Formats: sequence, C-alpha cells, structure tokens
Amino acid sequence: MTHFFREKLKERGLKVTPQRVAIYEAIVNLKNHPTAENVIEYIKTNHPNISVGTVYKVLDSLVENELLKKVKTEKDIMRYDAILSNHHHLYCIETERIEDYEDENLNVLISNYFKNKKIKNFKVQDIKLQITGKFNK
Amino acid sequence: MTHFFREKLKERGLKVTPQRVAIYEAIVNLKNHPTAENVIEYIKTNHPNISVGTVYKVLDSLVENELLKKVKTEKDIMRYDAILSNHHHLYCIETERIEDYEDENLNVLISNYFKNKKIKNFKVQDIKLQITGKFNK
DNA sequence: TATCCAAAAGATAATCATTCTTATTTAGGA
DNA sequence: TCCTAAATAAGAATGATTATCTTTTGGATA
Repeated sequence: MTHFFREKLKERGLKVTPQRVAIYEAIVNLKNHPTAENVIEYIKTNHPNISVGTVYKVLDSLVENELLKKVKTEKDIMRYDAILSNHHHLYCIETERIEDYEDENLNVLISNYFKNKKIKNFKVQDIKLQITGKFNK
Repeated sequence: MTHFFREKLKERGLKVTPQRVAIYEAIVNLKNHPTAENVIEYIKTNHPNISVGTVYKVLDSLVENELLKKVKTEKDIMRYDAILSNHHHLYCIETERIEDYEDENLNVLISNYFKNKKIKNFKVQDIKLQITGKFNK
C-alpha cells in the first residue's frame, strides 16, 4: 500500500520518515479531500507526537514533489488530494463536500476539442472540470 | 456603468453606499481577479477612509447577493470576479495570474455532453473549466 | 424637508490557519 | 557504528480574515 509512496520518496531523494508515511496514509484514507487539520486529527490516534508544523511542512513538500495535489476551493483552508490521475471534482454548493469524478469519455472529448481549438498566448498543461451542484445524499 | 450595480443593490434591499460602489468598481477595473488587499490598495487613492473590515464585509455581502463571485484557487488568499456570465479560467502554473476564458462552442459541447451523461447522486448546477498552463507573455 | 432607525461603516481587537525559528532528533550513506 | 544533512518538535510569529462595539448614514416615512 505505502510501497508506491516509499519508492516515490526515494526517487525524489526524500527520506522515508514515519511522519511522512502517516500523513500520506491519512490523506489516502480520509475521503473528501481533507484539510491539514483533518490530517492532524486523524493521525493523533496512532501518532500523537507528530507536530502541527510538521504536518504543514510535509504536505507542502509532498505537493511540491507531486505526491499530492492541492484542491482549488473558495475557502482559505487548503485541501489535499492523493489521487494523481486525471479526474474532475464535484463541489457541493451547500456543504464543503468535494467528490472526485472520473470520466474517460469526457477527458477524450475535451482533449479532442482543444487539439483543434488553441487558446491564444496560452499553453495548456491540464484541464479539470469544476462541477458545482448538489448531492442527493 | 455602475447603474446596473446600483439597481442590483436595490433589488436585493441593500443600501447604495459610496463604499459599495467604490469596491465594486475596483473589482471591475482591476483585472486579474483581485484580492481584498488589491481592492484596499486600489481604492486608497480616491477613498482613503474606507476601512479594511468594510472591504471584507462588502465583498462577502456582494458574493452572497450574487454581484461578485469568488474564484477557486490553491491559495489561502481569496480572489474575486465581477464577471457573472458563464466563463472559464486560465491559471498560470508559474505566477498568480488568472485570466478569463470565454468559449461558447465549448459551453455547448459540455452542456450537450451532460444532457445525456448524468452523474449519479449529483444534480449539476454549473460547470467551469480550470485550465492550468503557461502564458506566453 | 426634517426625523428616525435599521443597516452600514469605522476602528481595532481577536481569531485561526499557516509559516517561521531554533534546538533536537533521525534516516540512511560511509 | 558513526556521521551529517535532512527532518521533526515546540512554540512563537505572521497575516488574512472575522468579530466586536461605537458611530454614521441611506433612504423610508411623516
């Protein structure tokens, strides 16, 4: 489970520390794109000695090294995503819920569209849909 | 210019104050989806007495009343958008630049796609593209 | 036009997520 | 096992945002 993660750390020249593993596992296990605070709360049970500053620092370095992604939101609280494959996000208009949305047909549709339609003065690297609406349950 | 804005305020039962007008004009005139701080700096010249708290409060109430929108970002600093029509955003991977991207064909393409393809347990209200990449200049 | 009052603004203190600093610990190579 | 740069812990500092409390004012009413 964490093998992929450990290997990636080594690739990047980062040391494999229990803190990093615990924080990464927290992001993976916590659904709904957790905040730093969610992570701190989650790891408290099994790793009560990990300090708050460490959590922030580890999250930052994992984003920088492309092991996590930040999720764009309208809030001033940062949220993180462990899924690196191409996917989109469903944002609830009423709550803070954010779900992943994977749709290969959609990816193809959009990437085909932008093959022909270039945006002037802009080189596209990635396209994500920000789908806002309401969950039924 | 601000006629639309004044009317909208009245519709919503909000008082038309010089502060609200100045802050709205700042958002409209400042390109690149300004932060509260950008607004404070901008209005300082002509309205040196508007307090910081007022700027935040006005921005919040304008968002709540659908006269402005918040822009989703990966930063903990909020940014605002005065354009209410359906459009997308180009995010620079290297700087904080965010540009609007309007593309009616794209809107049609996507809305057609989601006419057939329903997302289970989710009622779509709005779809925006987050296009990340690099500006040429 | 003057009066009135709820809404809005001003001033500033408080909050809280995040960052920084410094001392201590540790992963992992030699 | 030793060594050292990297990582962590603890807690102070920062900075955007929010809250509080007093004063001012837009605009409805008389």
